[in-house]
Amino acid sequence: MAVFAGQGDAARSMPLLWREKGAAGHRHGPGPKPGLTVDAVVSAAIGVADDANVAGLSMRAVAERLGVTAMALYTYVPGKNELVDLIYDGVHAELPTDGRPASGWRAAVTAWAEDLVALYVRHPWALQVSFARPVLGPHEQAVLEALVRILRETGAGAEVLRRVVSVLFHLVRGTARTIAEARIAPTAGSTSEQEWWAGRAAQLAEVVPDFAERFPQTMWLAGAGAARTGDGQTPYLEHEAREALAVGLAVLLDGLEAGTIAVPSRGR
Amino acid sequence: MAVFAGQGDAARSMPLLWREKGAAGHRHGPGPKPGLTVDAVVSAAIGVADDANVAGLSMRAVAERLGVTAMALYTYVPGKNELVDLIYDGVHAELPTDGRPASGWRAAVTAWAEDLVALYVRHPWALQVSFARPVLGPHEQAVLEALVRILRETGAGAEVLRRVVSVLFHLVRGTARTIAEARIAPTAGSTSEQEWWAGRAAQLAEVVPDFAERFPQTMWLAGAGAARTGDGQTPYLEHEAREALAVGLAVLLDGLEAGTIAVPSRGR
DNA sequence: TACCCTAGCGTACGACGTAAGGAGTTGTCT
DNA sequence: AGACAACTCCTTACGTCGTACGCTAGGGTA
Repeated sequence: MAVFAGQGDAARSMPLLWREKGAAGHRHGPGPKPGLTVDAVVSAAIGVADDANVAGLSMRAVAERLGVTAMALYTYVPGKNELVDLIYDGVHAELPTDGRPASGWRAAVTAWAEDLVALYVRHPWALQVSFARPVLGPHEQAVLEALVRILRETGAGAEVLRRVVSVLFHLVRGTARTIAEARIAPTAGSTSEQEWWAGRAAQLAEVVPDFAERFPQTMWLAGAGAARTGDGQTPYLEHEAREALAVGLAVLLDGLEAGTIAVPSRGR
Repeated sequence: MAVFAGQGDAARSMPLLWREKGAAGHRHGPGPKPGLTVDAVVSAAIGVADDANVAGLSMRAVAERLGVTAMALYTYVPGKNELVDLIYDGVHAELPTDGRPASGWRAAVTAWAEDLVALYVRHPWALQVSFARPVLGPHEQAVLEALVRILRETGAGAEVLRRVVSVLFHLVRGTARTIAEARIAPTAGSTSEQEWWAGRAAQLAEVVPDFAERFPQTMWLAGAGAARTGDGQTPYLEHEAREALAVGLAVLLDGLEAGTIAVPSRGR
């Protein structure tokens, strides 16, 4: 159940993160030819992280996937923390870095957000990683670069856009987290979403019989107008999460378009 | 470096979470008197989590703080996962559950958000916990209840408010995460924020000399108009994070006030 | 008094990250 | 060609983790 915190030593992570992949004719010097590459280790680790739902990323598991002992990995990677930094940046390479053909910046921002949500849903462990760390690697940086490129079309200033960018990342990561939760939860019991929620509700009713009296507002929020069925394909919770993202995006982009986003006076 | 994922078995966590604290004259039956209480274990664990910056929450550490061996804890708590669920809900008890005197719902929502950010900044490990889990415990539930009570003053419907609530949580958690990062990072090197960033920038310049050409938009975003000094008290990054939260709140509450938040047609 | 339920502890097991050092391979230099 | 040095990979081992198991001993109830 242990997970990770992306606490790799930046001084050791960064040369690996920004390593030149193209330089194929790299010096090699004496010694046996390496049987592995950093890329191989990274993609094996991504595979392990994707499979073992959150926790089971261990050096031994990665090594086994490569047919090697755990200690062999330390030839390519300084330690587990740095490996986590590498796989975190690595998955961001899956995103389309350059402008897809979108009509206008609003559509482009929306597409950017949906791509990023999809990425985090594919690799939910990534949402656990970047704690106590700024942007470190090239692929994550490219994601930011692509967003800013889109947003500059609005003509807004850097101070405003910095805030907009922050809010966008919070919305995307929060949404992805909710969706990932919604997907993982029923998987454990292998029941349908409805069954899972019914079981949970029954449990709650037994432990807290007076729930409705103690939390009337929550009852109202959950109950009112909730047909409680998704569109048949997307589970209900996930559908809700995506709607919430749409709302957040809409109000933010409205504000940006209207130019009503305030910048604090400089002397503040 | 291991952290946690809040994967406690709900069937075992929930009776503990919702235990009746008031019932002092609880049955006890034969056997030696319990030397500890669940509350004592929980608050010791919260202390350990606060001290050992993210990682060092171990059963042995909690036990040592209580003058007990690790195995003694298993009398009160089924396992570590469930203990994590307990301390996660436990810290939410620090919040004022009931309406503080705020003039109007906008001020009240803002106060709610700031209180919650402050809570997560005090206990940054809590941001790591709630992965793959919905609201489970009474204190977290009370936080939601308080928010909904405020928002109902707007007269908006449940479908709209569900989305607003989601966005608010994403903003708060994202902001708190950024602030927590900003506080932890320089602590490690024990230098000032400026020095830390200067060091990081030098490192980056050495590893990626062509950064400015590869990421011009990022350079523009970071550079333009950034006096790069906080107000002297609050560090720069934290100041930025709070401004971003303010922007996010403003646009969201503007949208709510204007009634422009769309609800998808029911048949969808 | 007899009983038995239960709190707390000691021991132990398997998994984890990784330090240390040895074995074997391969380039470069004399 | 031969010697050396650099390098990969493995074995072994240490300390820490969560926790299963079984014991001791204390204190209600009968």
